[in-house]
Amino acid sequence: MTRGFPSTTLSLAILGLISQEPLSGYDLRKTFLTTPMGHFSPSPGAIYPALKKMEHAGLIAGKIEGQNTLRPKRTYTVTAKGLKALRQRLSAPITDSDITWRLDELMLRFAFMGNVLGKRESIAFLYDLASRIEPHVKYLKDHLKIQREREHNRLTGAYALEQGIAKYEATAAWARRVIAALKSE
Amino acid sequence: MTRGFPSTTLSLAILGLISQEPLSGYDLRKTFLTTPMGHFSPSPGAIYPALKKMEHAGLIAGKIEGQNTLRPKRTYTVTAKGLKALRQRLSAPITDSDITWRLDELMLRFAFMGNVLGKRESIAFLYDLASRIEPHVKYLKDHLKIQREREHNRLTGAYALEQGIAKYEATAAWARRVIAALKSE
DNA sequence: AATTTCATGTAACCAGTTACATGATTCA
DNA sequence: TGAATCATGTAACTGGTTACATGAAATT
Repeated sequence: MTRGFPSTTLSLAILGLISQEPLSGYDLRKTFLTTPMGHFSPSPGAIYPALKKMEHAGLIAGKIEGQNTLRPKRTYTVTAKGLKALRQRLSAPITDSDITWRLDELMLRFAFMGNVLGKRESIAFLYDLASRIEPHVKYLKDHLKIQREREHNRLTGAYALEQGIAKYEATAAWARRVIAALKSE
Repeated sequence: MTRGFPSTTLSLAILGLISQEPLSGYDLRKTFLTTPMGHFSPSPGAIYPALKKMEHAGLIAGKIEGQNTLRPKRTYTVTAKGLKALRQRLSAPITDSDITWRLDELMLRFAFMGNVLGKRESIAFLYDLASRIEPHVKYLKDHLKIQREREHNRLTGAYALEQGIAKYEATAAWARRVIAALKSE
């Protein structure tokens, strides 16, 4: 068995970044440290083992620069197999569970989607996203009503839920906006 | 040493919920399964060990119902020490790192704040939150500009960043709204 | 009688964190 | 020459996941 590849959010981020341009572990650390892309730790204890696993799985290939030095620099490039895995992962259907628990990962997927799958699929993704957020917002609003009614944990509890709703509504509105922008590009 | 208590988001959620009313492990599982409060797994492998650790640390105390049955039900109540730990955790100052990496945990803190710290502190928390989000949004917008300029990873990458900005802006707007609502309550 | 719900727990595993270690190169 | 940056790695730990196990009580 190909044993897939460890499909953590970190591995998706790494694969996506390397698919854009060859990068070393240190480059990835710098990216996670200096840019606001998702919630990835620049700790070497996370990145280097992840890179090794993905290389072992044949998704990325490392080129060594300065072979005979003590600490050679490894720059990784995505392989055909890795690109296929990335495409698969980016084109996986959005589930309700993604909406509820992994909105950040959906956004990460979208971030790489333009380059890897193209504009058409990106727009379709946003349509799907927006239309799935709407019923989720409805579900959250129903819960808000219930929570307000039984009203122990009053005051701030219900307001906190409102923030969650506002977050989803902002995301749906953003999706609609981006659909329009992409279409008129 | 009091060895604090494992300050994971899960332990905060458990402590906060138990501070509102006595709950068993199963009650917590049901809450995580059926209500949209944060991202907590209802897996027994997470909850029961966490409860034991917190009981061991003296933050919660379990009362056994049906002692002589094979599987007695344990209902946990918060102790004075636990309440103190909760208060401490809720009243910890907001850091920039919280804004960037742990917005969800800040919301969880706010959810329990009304009951535990009161309205005055909750309002102060929201002021602090909103005023810290604003410079963060500025930072994100600067990065957006940079990203648009060097424009490899074009198309969707920059738009994904926009979603992050929209999320923070929605949260700041929510905070301002709730401040007004709490004040006029 | 069979299924679902109540209810608690453990064992194997795994990803990620923290902290440490190494050493080259560049800059002040 | 000393500090910062480049650059890769490991070891110990830990929190959480998945899957399994047990059995009572209530429901169908």
